[in-house]
Amino acid sequence: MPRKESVTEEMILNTAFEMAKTEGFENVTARKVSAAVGCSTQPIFRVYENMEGLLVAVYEKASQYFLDYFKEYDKSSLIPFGDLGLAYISFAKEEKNLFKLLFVSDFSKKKSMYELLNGNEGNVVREINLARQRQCKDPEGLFMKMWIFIHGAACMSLTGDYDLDNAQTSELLVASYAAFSR
Amino acid sequence: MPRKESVTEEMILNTAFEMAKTEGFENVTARKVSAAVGCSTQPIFRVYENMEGLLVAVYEKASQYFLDYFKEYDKSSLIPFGDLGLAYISFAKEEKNLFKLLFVSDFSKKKSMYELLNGNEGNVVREINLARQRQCKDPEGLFMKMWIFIHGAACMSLTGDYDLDNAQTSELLVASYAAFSR
DNA sequence: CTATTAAAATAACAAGTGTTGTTAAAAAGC
DNA sequence: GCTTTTTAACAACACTTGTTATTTTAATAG
Repeated sequence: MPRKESVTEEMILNTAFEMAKTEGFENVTARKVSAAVGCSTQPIFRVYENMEGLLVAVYEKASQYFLDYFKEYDKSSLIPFGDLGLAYISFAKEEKNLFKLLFVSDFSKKKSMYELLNGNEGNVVREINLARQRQCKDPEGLFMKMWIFIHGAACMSLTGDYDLDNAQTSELLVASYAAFSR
Repeated sequence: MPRKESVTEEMILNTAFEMAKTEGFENVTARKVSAAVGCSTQPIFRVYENMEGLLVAVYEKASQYFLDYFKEYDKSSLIPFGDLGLAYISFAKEEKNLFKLLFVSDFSKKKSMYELLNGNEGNVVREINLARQRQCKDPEGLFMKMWIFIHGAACMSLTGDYDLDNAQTSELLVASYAAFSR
């Protein structure tokens, strides 16, 4: 009996996510999403209770997108935190809008930075153990220092105050690791 | 002949600045400012051509406020970039809204980070020279590294991912300086 | 073919935004 | 007291936002 749905949750979420990626999270509005999908605002509120629901879903998708980004990222760094850090800074440069959403905006308080980085695969834990294996006395403290530095570079790239390329960034991270780990 | 003005530019700007400080820059709207001043929206548009004009004035006032904050800040650090860095991180913790406006938001691209820090008194130049006096080979490179680290700590405090107090932060900066400057 | 039933579209509401005529008020000079 | 001139207020316009009531549409069961 019922009419077949023509606008699926997947269509809505994918469209909203794409908009967050290209136009920024603050531009994900009911009307803009529906216009991009090619429907009225109604299907959005059939699938999600309200806009907050859709925005949370977009946030979740973004956090998964970051983990996938890291998973696919070239892992050739010689130091602990090198691959994760390089991917993080690259992500900030390439996906400014998503980076802001996940790690800078007020919305980013949904999950802590540690949660977002660690993911289901224990990305952070793995790197800390790697540092421990290398006879580092305080691997957690080293992670903190390294990550403050890495986060600083990523955030500066957002405002145009950091413009080193990946090779230079890689060298910089090696130098910081050397500096912090002795 | 003319009617005496009852709403001055100073009243408007001070009120708008105070709102940016306490409620966030994004909440500085024509109606909210006028409500806080206790007048209609009209006086705002008599004094400023449009809202953009007022917002730029608020930004300028914020940048001066930061420089004054630093000028008044306790200067007892034993290392170059120590006082400036500590003040910067304290400012981020105490004045989150203004810090975001100046150093994180898209509006922050009005002035570069270097411009904002250096001010009219050459705060950055002075510290770089201090580092040079201490036989540092690459004081500009040292500044870059130190500042990436300092900016990282400040930004992490915004999202609740950094919670060291001033004494701990001070130690951390001394340690970073030692690490980076050899 | 019709009745049922869910989906989608239309349109509206209420609240918010910047902005702008028009009107009222007040002060100074004649 | 009257006119002039500036300031301020009121109200409205045109727009955006989330949300929702109502209507239309389409698919299926009988």
